[in-house]
Amino acid sequence: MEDSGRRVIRVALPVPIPQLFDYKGFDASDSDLGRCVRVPFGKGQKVGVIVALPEHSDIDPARMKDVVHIQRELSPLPADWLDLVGFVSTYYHAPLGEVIALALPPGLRRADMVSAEAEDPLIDLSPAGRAALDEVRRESRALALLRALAASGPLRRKRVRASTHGQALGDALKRGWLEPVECSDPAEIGSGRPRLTLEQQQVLDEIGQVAPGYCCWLLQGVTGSGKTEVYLRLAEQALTRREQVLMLVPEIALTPQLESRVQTRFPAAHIVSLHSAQSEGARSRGFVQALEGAADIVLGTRLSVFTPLPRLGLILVDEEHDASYKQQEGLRYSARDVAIWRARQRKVPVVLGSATPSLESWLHARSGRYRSVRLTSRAVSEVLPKVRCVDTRRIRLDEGISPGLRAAIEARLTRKEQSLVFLNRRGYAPVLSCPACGWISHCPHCSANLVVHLVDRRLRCHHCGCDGPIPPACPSCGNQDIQPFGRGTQRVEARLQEMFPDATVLRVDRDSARSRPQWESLLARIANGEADILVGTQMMAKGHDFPNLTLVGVIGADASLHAADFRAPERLFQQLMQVGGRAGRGHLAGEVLIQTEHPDHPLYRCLVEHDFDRFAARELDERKQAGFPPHTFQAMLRADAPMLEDAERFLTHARRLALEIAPEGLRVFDAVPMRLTRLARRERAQLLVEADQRKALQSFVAAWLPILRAQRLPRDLRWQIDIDPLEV
DNA sequence: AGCACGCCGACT
DNA sequence: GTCGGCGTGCTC
Repeated sequence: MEDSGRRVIRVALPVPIPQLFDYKGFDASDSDLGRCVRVPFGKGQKVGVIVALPEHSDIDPARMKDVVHIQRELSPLPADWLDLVGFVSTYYHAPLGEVIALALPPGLRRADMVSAEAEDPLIDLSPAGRAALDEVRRESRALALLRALAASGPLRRKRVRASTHGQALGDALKRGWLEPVECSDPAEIGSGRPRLTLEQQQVLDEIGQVAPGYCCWLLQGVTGSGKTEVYLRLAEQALTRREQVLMLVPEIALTPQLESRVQTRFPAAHIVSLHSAQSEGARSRGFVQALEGAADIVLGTRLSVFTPLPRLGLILVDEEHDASYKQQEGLRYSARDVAIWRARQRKVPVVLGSATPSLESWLHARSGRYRSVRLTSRAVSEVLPKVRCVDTRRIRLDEGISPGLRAAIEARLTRKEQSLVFLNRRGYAPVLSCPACGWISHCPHCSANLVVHLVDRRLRCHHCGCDGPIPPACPSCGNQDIQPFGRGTQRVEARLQEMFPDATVLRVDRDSARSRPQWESLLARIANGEADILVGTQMMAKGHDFPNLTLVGVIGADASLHAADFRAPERLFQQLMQVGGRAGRGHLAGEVLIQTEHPDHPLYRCLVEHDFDRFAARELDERKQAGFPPHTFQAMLRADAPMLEDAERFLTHARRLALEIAPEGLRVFDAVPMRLTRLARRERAQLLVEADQRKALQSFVAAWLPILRAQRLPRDLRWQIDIDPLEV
């Protein structure tokens, strides 16, 4: 060091440039590594992270600016966090700054003071509060709160606020009846801890027998087999060791109910829940609480895999096969894969749970790279639903509904049980068409059809969201007799209502459950038994239990059977198994009817036999024959521009550049238009690169991308790389 | 990503 | 004569 205390500070800034920036800092020391720092950048200022304090900088000292402020109120981001973002940057070939921009909460970058104190204290009765309970006094809401709290024991403030007595919290505090108490044991158990089934106990024993350190477990358990209870017991063990637990869930919709279940089990534990629908402040607070070690459990969607966790002891990935773990825009990381990397880095166990694991995970479990544990029987209702195919080849369907399905619904109605008709297509009909001239409703911005929504009489594109009124006559020839073709949930709903005029038919799709309150109210109506017949999409498949639902009818599944994407069968199986799992919980036996023209198709046969393993083995075998993942490794270069030829020209050029440096064994395919070529006025094409070894692919892409970044591009052209793409 | 600089068309 | 279009290049 030349002059004392004056150091070069190397900063990663939230800008999408693959460079780090050097600044001069007074009184900076090695202990500032990982600290957030405010620096002048361009015209303004930015907050970044100190990633190194090198002895020298190659930057001209005259050009090097001074740091504005090093944030020392917060703990520095630990070295393993820096390694984590570094890994993501390398593996997904994104500039470190872009990873930081994603991983660091925006609120933390704006206000460079976020205090960790805004945490959620444990609240209990104060001596005055206890005295008040014994006194004879007028009944009040605050008193009711005291009684509830006395019965439950200390609770987190947030939880008190959310309880039925939440309104009285302010009152009780003002009277001095409550006080924060020192954190008791976070592993302390609250209510609702059920006895374990034999299988659950065996799974826990097996996991417990393995030496501490990294181990990736695949917990394969059918819907209702009690995977969550296994997670909770493992979390309990980690909390007992005073370790932090990271629990990933696929979607926001599932977070609140799981959060309350976890908090009920561990009333003293500090739980941070993180998801993208959260305010900046809340996200920053959660992040800081985790960083400072105050949070015991971090529960959240894919973004929470970047939470710093100094005491991390366990990672749980629920529904690990779910595609929403993979970000589908910008930095296309897979939170599941990052979680596994993180577990290995931190030498902690990670448990991947699913009824229908991704074929990647299933293969690893089989090859011994992961360890496999299973829950084969249902904890709640003992029996698995009976799955049958309804052969529709020689049957007249009534708006897609076979007589068999109709009769099954009828039987449920007389027994006062609920039925679900599952159809993965919302709207009334997928297209409006003119029989006279052949006109069809086509989206002006996408290569997709406009879907008929009869409920609000609109034509709507499900890809770009544009919509317009349904024309009274054919826009092309004036024919007044234009017709909706095909079938969506609205149409099935309408027909079912005609078939069963006395039944209450409820449609559950993205249109009827647009907002959170709408969705909640639908769930409540279903739970109250108001609905007799449900018509639903994908939305219905996830999460919620409907104890009175005993029949699931699946219509229109065959479409995905012959889809071009090699992952389509995997997704279909997962979807059907998941939606089938909705049938017959509680004490009632369930039945699943799949309408199909291919009742002998191996996929359906495996489904009928509840045999995921056979399906997976078959599917993997086919993929091996065809040279598809997970037996090979892929990277996809995608480009989009207003004109398809611009996108294609760039990719063709990129391909030529690739061939110049491609090592032996690397396969560079031709540039092709994407399946949905046109989306929101942009035309898209893609170029697939494939290798048998992940390493070979990685080093090739690492060499290729800098060359691509150096190309001068047509003005409106955008491109991105997707490592381990899900859609091919 | 922002935000400058920079060189060519229709306006007070 | 200027206002403004967005192409190009830089940010320690």
